[in-house]
Amino acid sequence: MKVTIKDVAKYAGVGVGTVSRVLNHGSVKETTRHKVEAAIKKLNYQPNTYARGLKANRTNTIALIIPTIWHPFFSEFAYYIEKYATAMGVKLFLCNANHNSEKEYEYIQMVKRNKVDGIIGITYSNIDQYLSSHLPFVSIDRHFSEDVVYVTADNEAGGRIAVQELIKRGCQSVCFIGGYQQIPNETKKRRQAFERTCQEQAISYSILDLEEPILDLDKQLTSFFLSQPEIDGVFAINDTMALDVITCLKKLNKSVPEDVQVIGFDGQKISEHADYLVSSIVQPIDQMAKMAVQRLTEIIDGKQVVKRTVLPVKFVPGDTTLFVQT
Amino acid sequence: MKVTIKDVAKYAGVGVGTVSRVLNHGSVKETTRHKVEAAIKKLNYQPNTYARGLKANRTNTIALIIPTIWHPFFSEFAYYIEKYATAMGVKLFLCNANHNSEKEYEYIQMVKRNKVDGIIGITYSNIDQYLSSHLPFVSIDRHFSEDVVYVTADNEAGGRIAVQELIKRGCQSVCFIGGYQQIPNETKKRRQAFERTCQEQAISYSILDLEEPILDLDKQLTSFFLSQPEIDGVFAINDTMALDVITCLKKLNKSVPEDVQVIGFDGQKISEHADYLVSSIVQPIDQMAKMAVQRLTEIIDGKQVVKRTVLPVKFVPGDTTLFVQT
DNA sequence: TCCTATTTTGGAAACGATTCCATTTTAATA
DNA sequence: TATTAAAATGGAATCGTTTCCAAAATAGGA
Repeated sequence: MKVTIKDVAKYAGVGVGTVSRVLNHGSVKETTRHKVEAAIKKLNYQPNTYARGLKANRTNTIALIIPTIWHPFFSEFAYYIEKYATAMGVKLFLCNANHNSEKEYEYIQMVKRNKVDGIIGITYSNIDQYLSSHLPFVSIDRHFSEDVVYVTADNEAGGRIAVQELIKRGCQSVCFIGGYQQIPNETKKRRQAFERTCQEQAISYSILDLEEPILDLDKQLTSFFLSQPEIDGVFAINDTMALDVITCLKKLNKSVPEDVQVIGFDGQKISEHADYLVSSIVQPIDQMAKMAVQRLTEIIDGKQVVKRTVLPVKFVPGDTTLFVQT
Repeated sequence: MKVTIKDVAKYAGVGVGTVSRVLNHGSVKETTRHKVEAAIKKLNYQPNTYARGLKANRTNTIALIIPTIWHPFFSEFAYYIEKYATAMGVKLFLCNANHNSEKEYEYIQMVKRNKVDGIIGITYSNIDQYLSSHLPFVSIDRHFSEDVVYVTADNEAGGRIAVQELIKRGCQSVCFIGGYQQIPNETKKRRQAFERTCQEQAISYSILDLEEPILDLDKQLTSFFLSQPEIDGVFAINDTMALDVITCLKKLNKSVPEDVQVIGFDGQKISEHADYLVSSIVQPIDQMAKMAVQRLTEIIDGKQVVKRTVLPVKFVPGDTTLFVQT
């Protein structure tokens, strides 16, 4: 029933070594190669991945650890990771960490059991402590420890641009609404750059920093906006938050963008051909994914790797900011 | 550097068989078990998956083939598949088929190379022909050939309910807008049930069947609605289409739901805690995923399997239909 | 044609686990 | 204590590859 390399060898009248050589980097005589290939086709031979993996100690598989695939940003990211991984002949394990560090840990164990060659992770727990050692790992938006290779969008510039765009559109009083993650990561820079730019531009601003886990988001937003009715521009930590803000503002009978303009972050679309959900600082997700796969491959191949990769963002106006002549 | 079972055996002063027995179904004396476990911990031993797979001929890995993860329906589905798979100790390969049958085929080859134990697929090409034979495969929304095990929502009921809900809300002239896939699948029943129910209820109706691939969707929708201004109720093949319809209607200065009410299908949310996007016939995605994993496991374990699993849908009102007293 | 250099080939060893069988240890019974 | 049954254990064989080395085939040169 099951066809092995021995069957092929016997059928072709050669040794197993020869078949193996045909399969891989072969220096085999043309005529024998033909015989072997005929046998492979005839018997419909499929090399056993496990036997291969056992020798080669390489699986051509990577794992993607994300909080949850069920989110436009992560699903887009996963889409591109899969795309570029496949293009390089690498398969992808999907792991929804779900803020469950046990699950993350289990996946790391998997690496050690050599089921995967490396990991790409967007993680908000302290996973990289385990990894900072010597396992192939690329982090997204996060560089907790020194040796971690990471890829990130230019959050710094994003925060600055957001403020500038709001001012350009006539906002007098802006705010930043963030939270969601408590662990230090690159996204914190959005807030920092926002604050610094506001000071530089001398515009009145405030900041709402929500503690994670966020309970009663709607309530907190409502009381914030009620207490600060002068706010006419919002920079939200991400598009999901922006949507929540918009929902809240509508309930308060403020219209977007006429009364309050909102800029998010990420550039979420719910699928490839859809529109952007809100005006947003768009991350180059495609490029980030590409670079992440590339960097990981470099690590796996033992090459010298650039630790920090920062990719540019841009503002894309949508329905939640006013139109301005450029 | 690399710790094998031999190292553990030597360190613990026992034979390799004993270590293996501790690791698996062990009948081992308590004292030796302790010694071995201590050694395992001390040496930080991780069993090599490939060596295991080679003997066991089982990988505890399944593949999920979907058109694209970058879509709320599929990403939610993938989320639950991963959840239930992980709960059963099964890992998940992600494959965006992207209407690329070569990629699908590559995954089938993978099964044969025993890299995965089975496949769950939402596919619009004819992949299940390859699979229907003897490979573990569960199809979603599709049963092209007889032997295919499949899981689906009750699309039939969905189409019926949609019409009833529109009528209940006062619609006088309804339409179905579909297309997107040309290959026979369970979603066709939405259209059939719509049509039949309209006839039964004696309501004026029309149908817009868009040919795939859909070019100029917006244009086609616009001319359809212009030519049929009396339409006040729309049943869209899925929520994505519903969103496109709504966008189009707004451009035509028709307000939703006052002028035209819209019901979609799927029950899409863009993430776990978000609102539904539109009024919709909600599929029990969670349950569908659960059943899919369960059925696949049954097949892999060689059990007798129910071929057809149909799960109930329900209508969830959103902002795109009028409020009615229930 | 013969001898050497090169290419091609066969097959044993190795990868790291599991499993089975023979052997030893332990427990139970008389 | 002696005898036997049961439980625990060690280790060889096995899974299907790849790799390496020695042997065989071929080519080249005189």
